[in-house]
Amino acid sequence: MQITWNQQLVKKENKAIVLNLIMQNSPISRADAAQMSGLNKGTVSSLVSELLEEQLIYESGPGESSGGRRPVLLLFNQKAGYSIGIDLGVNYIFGVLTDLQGEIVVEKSVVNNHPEYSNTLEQVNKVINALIKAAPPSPYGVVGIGIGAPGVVNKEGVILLAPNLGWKNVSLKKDIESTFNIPVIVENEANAGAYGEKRYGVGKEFDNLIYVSVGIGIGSGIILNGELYKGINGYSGEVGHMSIDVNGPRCRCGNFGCWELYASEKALLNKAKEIGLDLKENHTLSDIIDLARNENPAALALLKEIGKKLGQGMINIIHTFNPQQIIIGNKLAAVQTWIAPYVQEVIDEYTLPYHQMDIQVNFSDLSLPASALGVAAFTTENFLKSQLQVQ
Amino acid sequence: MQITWNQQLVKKENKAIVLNLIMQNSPISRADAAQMSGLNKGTVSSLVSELLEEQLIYESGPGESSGGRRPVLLLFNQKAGYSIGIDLGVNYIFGVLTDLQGEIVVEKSVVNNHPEYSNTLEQVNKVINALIKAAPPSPYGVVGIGIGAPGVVNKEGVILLAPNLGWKNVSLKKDIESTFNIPVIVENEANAGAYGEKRYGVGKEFDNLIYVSVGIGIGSGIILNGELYKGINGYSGEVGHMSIDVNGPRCRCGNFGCWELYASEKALLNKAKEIGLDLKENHTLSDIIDLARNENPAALALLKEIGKKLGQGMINIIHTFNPQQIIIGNKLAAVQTWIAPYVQEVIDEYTLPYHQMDIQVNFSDLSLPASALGVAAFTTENFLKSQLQVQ
DNA sequence: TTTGTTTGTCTATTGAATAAACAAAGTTTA
DNA sequence: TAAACTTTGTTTATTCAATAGACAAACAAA
Repeated sequence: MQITWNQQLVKKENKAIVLNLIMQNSPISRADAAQMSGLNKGTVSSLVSELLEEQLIYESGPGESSGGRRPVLLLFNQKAGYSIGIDLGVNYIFGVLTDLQGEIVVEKSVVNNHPEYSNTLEQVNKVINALIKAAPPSPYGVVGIGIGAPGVVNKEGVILLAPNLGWKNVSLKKDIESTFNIPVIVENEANAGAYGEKRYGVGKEFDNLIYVSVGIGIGSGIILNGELYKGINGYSGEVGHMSIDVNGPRCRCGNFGCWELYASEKALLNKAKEIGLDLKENHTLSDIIDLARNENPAALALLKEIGKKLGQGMINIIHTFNPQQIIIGNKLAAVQTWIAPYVQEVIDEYTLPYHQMDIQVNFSDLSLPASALGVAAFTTENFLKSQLQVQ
Repeated sequence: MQITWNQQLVKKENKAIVLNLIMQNSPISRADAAQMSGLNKGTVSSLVSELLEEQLIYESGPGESSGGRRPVLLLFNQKAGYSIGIDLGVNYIFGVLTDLQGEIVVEKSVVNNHPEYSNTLEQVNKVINALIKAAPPSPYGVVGIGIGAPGVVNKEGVILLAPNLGWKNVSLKKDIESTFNIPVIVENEANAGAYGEKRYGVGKEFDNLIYVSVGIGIGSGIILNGELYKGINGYSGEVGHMSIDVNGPRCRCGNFGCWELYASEKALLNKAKEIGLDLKENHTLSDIIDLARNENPAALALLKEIGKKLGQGMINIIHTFNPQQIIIGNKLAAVQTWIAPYVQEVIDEYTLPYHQMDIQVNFSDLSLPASALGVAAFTTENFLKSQLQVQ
């Protein structure tokens, strides 16, 4: 049943609108906030009073006069609290402590070569502890912990299956909440990455974007009309197992010709081995990058092929979603230089004409930990939403 | 800028909630409506008074007492007005006149073997005229006209490209609005069909469903969280040009191995010709159905193959969206008997385990004109929304 | 017949918004 | 330099859509 409206809910929603205005437009005056929101200036004045009392915003020295009295400027108090975001990789754990506006205050990374659950949980707890200790004093403290995990995560935050970690049915959320007594969100890493790019990365300007996470496998996060779309059970975005070659090789999932057999980090490494690239045992993506930097012809040809295959699958996504933007993130963003031209070439040549209009293809900024920032942002938003609840 | 809340908007939204409750739960008492909505019974009483005044609902004979006073029952006045829905086919025009609850009052179909724009416009106008004349007298009259068209339709209702009609850049919406002075909505036929199934068809119980329209080509309508998702320009759902065989034959769109080369009506007819089915010149889907009914082995084998190919593409959709339901509609719903087992077989065998949970595959009910009903529903909803605006 | 229950109407109250008056603090003009 | 005007922010009276609860009507149960 759709929730009905009453005065309490009206006030809460309008207060959230004013707070969001101040967050996005710092510094801003009450008069401007009233003008931009459409709310009466008396209403804005009283809502702002409450936000000041709650220390979510603060006033700063006067602004410039535009002919009359100088305005008092309001700014979002991003240091009112902190969020933790954890990117749970196959062999690493990366964590950030961010303020309420997503600015990274501290980051910590540890290698984790033994991804068994109990060992990983211990490492994660250590990282979280270190970040909590590093948080400056603030009115609200650490308001939430977000975890981006590779694999199938349901809407209750249970990791049902993480093949690359060897996990099944783990309640990481419950385990961390009981340890720290702080709200925890567990989310699929591609979903988290999509949200991180939407909030802080190359996806900032767009409300309809698909983030393609190209790591060992391929996953995707789907932002539609500004919101993360997760499907009925939270399992949307498994585009790595979208078949682009139904007569092709069998995938580990049982289907044939899945996209991630052609265009993932694993595909790249397998192909490198197959064509006998001059590489050592247990070579990595970095080794191929080194070869490419040195203009090794076979390495360049291999990356060209990967770029084309990546582009082919992206065309399917563009035809299905008609998005504003597609972002390529995770490991293969590192080879942007060598694959981007071929990705674009394939898209230019084979995408339906109307679907090519207004579509932007971007690679993730390598310095932006999108997944960690994405889950931290989820926890910050949940905190602010509950904070505005009328007491 | 997000719209702010005030008393006027609060009342409008709550009134819409009450009206929707009455629509979905006819007949219902004020007391039940208050209980179900959470609104105060005095509030419901006053909102109901207005709806009665506006003739959108009516009272009926008393209901059963549950121990005290008998309730007065309220029903939605579906005959308060009428909507027209037009399904614009490649060689036919099919129209329905529905009441405000989508019940078909009159339907009219004409053959149209000359799909040039001016001729088609004339035929469409004739159908609309006939339906308007057939509409019973009512308080609001014909409140809107919806047109479902095959091809690329933008958000302003301009048909940018309809390859199977040979049209480019036609403002059918403006032309009909100027003729009839009634609000007109033009929508892609797959989008319309998805909404028709969601409202009145096999999709009624689901909020996340994908309607795959398998006609000459393949298109899809995407319902996410109860709403039609159209993409940034209105072009989402072009799954017919999702490549499932990148090394396959070239499609008319320029790409390779598109789904609709394997699993559409056109693919079926082409393949029938190719394998030398015992058919006359200009054979149709009906001819193949006749052969299948007579258990012609080649026809049955062909349909089996088509079923498998249909299933293969559907797996990609299931992995991408994690929907509750996929509906197969339009022309190939007619061969459900002969393809459904193979569709299901492929999906059972090759879909990721978690994505198979909670997914339901259905064929459209052939007697339900989903596309026409879908666009009629759009116009009805727009009318009711504007009607509830505070005057 | 009296008492209790349910439904629906009516009235007083609440409070979050708006409209507008007022105050404060600036700039501009005569 | 003082008066007039402008802009920003605060305060107050008003509006009205909701709620709470009293009351009325019409039933069922004891």
